[in-house]
Amino acid sequence: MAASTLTEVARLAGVSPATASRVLNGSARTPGKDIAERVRQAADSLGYIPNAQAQGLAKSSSGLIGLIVHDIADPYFAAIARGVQDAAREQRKMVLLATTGGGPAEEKDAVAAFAARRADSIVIAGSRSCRAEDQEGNAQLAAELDRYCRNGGRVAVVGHPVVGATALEGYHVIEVPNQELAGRLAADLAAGRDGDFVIIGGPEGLYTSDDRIRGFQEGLARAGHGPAEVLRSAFNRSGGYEAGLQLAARIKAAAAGDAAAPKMCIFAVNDVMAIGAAAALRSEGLRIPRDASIAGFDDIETLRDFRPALSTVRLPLEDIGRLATRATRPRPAGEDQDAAPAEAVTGEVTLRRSTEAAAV
Amino acid sequence: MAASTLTEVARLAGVSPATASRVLNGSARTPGKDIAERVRQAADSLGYIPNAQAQGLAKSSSGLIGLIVHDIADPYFAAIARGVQDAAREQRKMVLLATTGGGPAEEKDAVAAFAARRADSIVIAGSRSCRAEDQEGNAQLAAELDRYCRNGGRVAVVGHPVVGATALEGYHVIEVPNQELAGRLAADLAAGRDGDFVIIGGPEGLYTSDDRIRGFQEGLARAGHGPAEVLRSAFNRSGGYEAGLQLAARIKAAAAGDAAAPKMCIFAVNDVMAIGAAAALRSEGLRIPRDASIAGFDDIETLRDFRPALSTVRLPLEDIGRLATRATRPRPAGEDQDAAPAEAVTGEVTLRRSTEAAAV
DNA sequence: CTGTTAGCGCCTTCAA
DNA sequence: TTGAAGGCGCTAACAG
Repeated sequence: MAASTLTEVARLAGVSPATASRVLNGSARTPGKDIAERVRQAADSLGYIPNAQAQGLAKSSSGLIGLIVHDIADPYFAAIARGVQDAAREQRKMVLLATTGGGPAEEKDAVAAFAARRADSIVIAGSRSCRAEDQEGNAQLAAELDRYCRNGGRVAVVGHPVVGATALEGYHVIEVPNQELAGRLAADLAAGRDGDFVIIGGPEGLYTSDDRIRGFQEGLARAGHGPAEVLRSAFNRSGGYEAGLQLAARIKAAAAGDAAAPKMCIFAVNDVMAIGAAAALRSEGLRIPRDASIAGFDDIETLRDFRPALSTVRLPLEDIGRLATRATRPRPAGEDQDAAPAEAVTGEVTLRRSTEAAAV
Repeated sequence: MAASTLTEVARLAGVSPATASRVLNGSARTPGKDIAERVRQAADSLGYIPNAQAQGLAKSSSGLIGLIVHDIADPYFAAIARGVQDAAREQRKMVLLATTGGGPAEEKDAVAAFAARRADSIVIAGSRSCRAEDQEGNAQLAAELDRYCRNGGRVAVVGHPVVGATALEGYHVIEVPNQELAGRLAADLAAGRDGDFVIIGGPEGLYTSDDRIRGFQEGLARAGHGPAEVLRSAFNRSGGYEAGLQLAARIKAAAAGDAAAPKMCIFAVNDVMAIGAAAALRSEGLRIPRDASIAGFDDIETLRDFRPALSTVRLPLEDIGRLATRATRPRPAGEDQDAAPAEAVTGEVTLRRSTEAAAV
């Protein structure tokens, strides 16, 4: 037994399908009160639910927003997803979720799938990469997005433009000032500190990671420090953990040689890596901030109760998701198209206990 | 410029739309090799992407799986979502996300929206409630699900059946042994401990919370302890925090009266609440496990690096999501329908530092 | 204000 | 094996 159709409702109400459509779904004005009521009752008694697929086909629009993330269980993406979801509700749309693991090839597939479903817009979160191995994937992704935009789709990318994508109409980028913020973090950290700085970064070629590294180095330079050494590992907790183990060994060696060795200050390019690194140090018997300072980036909500409290850069993740989604909303006629305010995302350096100078 | 259609591809290839359809989308067998190649090339050069809406309309099925959660940014739901996403990929379907904040009324709306989109199946995660205020919402939700199932939809609910839903064909429940596991946790905790037990629970009427409370009390009873006092607060971090503040005051008062007062053991019905409570104790100058023991439930991944490591019950959240999704998969003809193994979810008591007896 | 007539893009009988 | 025809459920133009 399939769901009942508009035609059935119309028949039961003794009107034409067109009329039924007009009263049940938002047409210009609902027809005669009496008729309207009859139709509504018929619909009710039949438990009528409009077929969104058919509506979409007829109107060529789907009320769908596609969201692409690396991993929905990663709190970074989960927070963005919440914002997207929120903005989608405002627009009375539903969100279609695709998780890609980060590869541009999978992202391209996701875009194609969204295009097939005629998603009204697509939000892409997650770091872009310019690694050689991703070159072809990036090109294909760019092409797919291009086509999607050309067909009237709207796209918002969080953080960094898709490599090779042309600046088409309907293509928005929500810039995240990773570099600048990392610079500010470095400056704040460098103030009155003489120890070595070490950066735990993601794989080379990840823009988010690279931008944060670059910014941090600039910040150090401005503060009169030499560049920090950069350790590369996976862009997740276990990457941080592994790098942390290396650093722990180094810290212990230094302490053995010279008890008054200046304290190392570690900057992990995101909170999750920082937590991993901290866990590694701890597992080696080191204490933070006594034996080393550590800072992250993102200010993941779930991690705020972590002790020692993690110094980091607060990013308004949920807002970012919201902004990205809103950026794809077609401006109501009358609103200045170019006036797209491109609302700037800003973050905030948040110094906490994990980088306190006082040796406990 | 709209996306190109199958008809256009057919015309370009000099064949009929029917033939083009057969080669591009999985029909019984792809027609003549030469023809097939021509069609494929035409499709390629036009950048043809099948219109899933139209396909869905024609086949009356959408390739969509609807997922309902309270809040996608909550790591509990995010973990489940990952499992759902994973299973969806196996089935070559996409997932539609709806977040409801936990109200049955919103859940009902979500189900209706999924039904409108002709989602092939729906997975509902998040605690059911039997509070008076939710009564009407529950009834409507049950009715909506009922209708959805009757129209051929398949549903899986995580944890506890929807109140009032009839056991229809296509309606599955993934049972989570909350009660039993909480009992085991209580037993393990009670072994050789003489202090008071206090439970921080969610609002009365939330099945997940109530089951865990009940199980914990039973476990205590079996271990020869009297029932623990139950504090009710919100089912999230701040609920835990507030309850934690109350308990902190009580602990400090007790310590003031009698320095050797037995240590309080707190069971929060989920990890996030436990973390909140721990933060509250800490903010009041208390230390765990020195001044109080604390345990949670779920074993949220992001919280595993929390110190002191939280004793909890590990739930295979991702598997649960996967299982729920698979449960909704139509059994290939030939597979025994009744043989639905209803793969049992099992958890594991995980004692860590937060409940160690040794006063530090 | 209501009903009629065409599609939206695709799939699926059916006949050739 | 291929093509022609009808319909999936709905909306949007046009008549009445």
